[in-house]
Amino acid sequence: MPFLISLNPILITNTDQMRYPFQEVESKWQKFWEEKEIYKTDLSNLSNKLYHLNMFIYPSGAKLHIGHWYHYGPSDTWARYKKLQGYNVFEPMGFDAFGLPAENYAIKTGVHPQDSTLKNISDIRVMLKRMGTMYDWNADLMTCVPEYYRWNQWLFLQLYKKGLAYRKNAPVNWCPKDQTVLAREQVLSDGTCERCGTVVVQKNLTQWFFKITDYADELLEGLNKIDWPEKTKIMQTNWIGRSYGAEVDFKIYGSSESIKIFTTRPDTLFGATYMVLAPEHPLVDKLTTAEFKGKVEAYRDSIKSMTEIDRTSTGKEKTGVDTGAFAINPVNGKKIPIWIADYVLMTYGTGAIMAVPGQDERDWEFAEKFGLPIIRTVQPPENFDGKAYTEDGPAMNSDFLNGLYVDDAKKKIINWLEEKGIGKKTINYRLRDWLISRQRYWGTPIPVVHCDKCGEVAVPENQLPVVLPYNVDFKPEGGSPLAGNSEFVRTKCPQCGGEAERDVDTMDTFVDSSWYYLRYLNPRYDKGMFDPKLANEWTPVDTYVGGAEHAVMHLLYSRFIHKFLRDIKLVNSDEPFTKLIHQGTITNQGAKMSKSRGNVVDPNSFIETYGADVFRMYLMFMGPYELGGDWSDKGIIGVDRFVQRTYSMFESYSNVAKENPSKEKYNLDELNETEKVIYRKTNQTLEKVSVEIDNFRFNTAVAALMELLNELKNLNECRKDFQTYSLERFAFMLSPLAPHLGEECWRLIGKEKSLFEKPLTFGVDEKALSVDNVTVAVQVNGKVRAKIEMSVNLPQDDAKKIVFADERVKNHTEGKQVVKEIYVPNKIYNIVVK
RNA sequence: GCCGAAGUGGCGGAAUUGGUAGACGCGCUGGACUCAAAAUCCAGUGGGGCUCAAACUCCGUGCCGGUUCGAGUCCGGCCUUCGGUACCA
Repeated sequence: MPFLISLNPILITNTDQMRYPFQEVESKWQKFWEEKEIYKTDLSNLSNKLYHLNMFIYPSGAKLHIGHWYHYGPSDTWARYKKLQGYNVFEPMGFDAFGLPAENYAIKTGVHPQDSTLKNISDIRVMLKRMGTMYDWNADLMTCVPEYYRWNQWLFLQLYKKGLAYRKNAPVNWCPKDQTVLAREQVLSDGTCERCGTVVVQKNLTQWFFKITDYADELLEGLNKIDWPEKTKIMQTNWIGRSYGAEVDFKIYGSSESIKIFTTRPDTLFGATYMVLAPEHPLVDKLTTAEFKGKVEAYRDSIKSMTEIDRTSTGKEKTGVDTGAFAINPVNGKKIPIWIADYVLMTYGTGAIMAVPGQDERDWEFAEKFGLPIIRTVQPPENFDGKAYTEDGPAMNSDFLNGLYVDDAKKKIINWLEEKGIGKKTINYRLRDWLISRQRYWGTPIPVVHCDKCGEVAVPENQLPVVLPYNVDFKPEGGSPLAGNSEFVRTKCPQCGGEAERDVDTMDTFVDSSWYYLRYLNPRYDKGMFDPKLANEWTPVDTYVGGAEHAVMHLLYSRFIHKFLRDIKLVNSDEPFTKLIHQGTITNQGAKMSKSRGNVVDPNSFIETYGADVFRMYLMFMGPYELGGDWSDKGIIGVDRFVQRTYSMFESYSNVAKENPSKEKYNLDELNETEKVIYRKTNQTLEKVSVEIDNFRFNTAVAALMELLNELKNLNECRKDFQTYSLERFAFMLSPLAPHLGEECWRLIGKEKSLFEKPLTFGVDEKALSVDNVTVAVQVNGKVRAKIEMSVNLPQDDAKKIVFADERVKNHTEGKQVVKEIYVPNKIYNIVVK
């Protein structure tokens, strides 16, 4: 007796109205798939291999939310579809288990991050299975165990050896009360700490960096070789921000010091009427004159709590102060004042600029406000009425550059600078080195020891892992929790054996996620980071699915690490992810779902009411996968109806396939009218569904199946073996979208083997796609005036006769002069009249 | 602010390359079934004009302008919303 959701006893007597018993069916097939191990990928079989990867889960809560379902459900549909097509699909799943939220949770509740994380992971694993995904759980991994993170440490050491891991000062958001570093999201919009309300300031700390800038050029050029969304490549290009220009030294008046600046417009050097240093620039203290010291200090104080975004906002009024010092413009020997201003950042270029108000909007605004001189050095066009002129034009007021256009002027001045030894051509990047230190507990300890005698000493490889201790205090204030664990901190120097202290910083979790796709291939491999043989065979990843919010950081870091691993001969490819797909974001009432907003929608109520297949298919049906959208359950009933109708249709044809095997193909001539229509529609749908799923357009794939179902209501007018033909194809197309239901329908018509146990694919009968007649739209002056049925590929002469014989066309053309006729066969016939 | 997207009926959306705007679904309206309701099934459904109805016709893809025989699609300028902005992941 099938399970019934409704408790209404009337339904039991009315078997025709039996609802699809999803709970029974779903658990049945999940059990079946697991027992038969149909998801286990044989990694030794390389023919038709396909590595399909999803960005792994961040287990911040014990539940899957709608966003997870939206990401993983459709992506799994794609993988299942590929499996049916005969690919040997590897689709793993794991847990990005380190990170800040678990630590915040510990501060709030006292639950240790390890305990809450492991609990969340085991809950999530169960729910991922209930979703009907085909992950290979043999490849399951989590980043918070020594077995995984020791290889982060090993990676760190390799980078360190090559000089690509180093320490320097960098500004961070600092809460003076909590004595701790804050993420940008922990700083409220008014610039205060989310925990204690204190105004957050910028503070310099010594931090570990990975030298990603060494790979900047290759990271740019590699973008041409990968099949990624254009917008993502553009964002990475802009993020790296390569610009060509020059470095120029400006002598400081009355001093032996000089200021090095970077400019992309060396051609405008004659228009440099003042200089600006970043307020943090080391020279500021040296060159500020006594009478300006007070103002400079006050200014530095006033911008202490400003973020880079605030500082560089062109919408904000410019601020700055004079240092009282002067520099010498090297091209004309003029004395120009040196200012400091927040719109110049220490982290970009050299932290100093020459200001050319004539050709730069920010400089113009600044000069205007503070009464600094403005000299145009590029001739604006006659009708130009703006302020700074930033476009191309002939140089003016520029001595030996006069008359030259920007490109030529740049070349000439760079030669001049290089000859005189006061400047040179340079390439500058917006990209900064990757700051990997975190003053946090829940992450990978940095494998470095600080020794009074030997200084900074890397932990030898054979002493890895440096295990993250369990016992620490989670106080909201007081810096890194690891610093409070003396057992951890106190150690011996690996070099001299003397007393030493461990580095108490942990690594950015983006380190974990920059190579996990390699570890999946054998998560328990203990001879290295990952099995290099499998890595060479199975990577790059064929398709990678994840949110666009990772467009620059994660996706740039993993490209960098992959290239580094190639350089130390561990992988043989240049790029980690060949094809990239972004699923959209599901919002609720216009906002990202989050606990703090209280707008999280729990998928479980829908799973309980409609089942996993309906929910998953509804998410696909909602709209384009890459777009996401605002959550609404309004249409889910439509998908549920589709599922109910599908199920009852298959029920009413039970065992039809067993008793009446179908033919491979049918000849259109031997079919009756209904069969002909259904045959065409079935094959059109096969074609459509295949193209749509292939391109991650699940919404239109579901719609196509709905259309086919509508057509199949006349299936009873068809002969039995033809019914089999249509139904087995229907179940086949359904099964990647609604895997449990697909399998069940397949079984209902009497198929012995499970679809996913023994994958098979149905090809399209191309002959069924051809049509005899098409509707051609007839336009007069671009407006549709008639729609006429014509035979396919009709020559223009014949089409013309039909078109001009039409009453409606006559009405709009008679008495007028036909100027032009445009005929696009099978589509449109446009007549232009005067 | 900067970088990157998106905006189409009452609603989610479709229109693969510049060629019939609104597929599919929700909702709504009417009908069938029912004592009644729910469920299900059938039909209609962008807005306006004219009309018993049909036919016909005008307007319509965020706003303004442009290119083209033809623009949801291409170009320029805005508006709104979303993602990222380097310690959330």
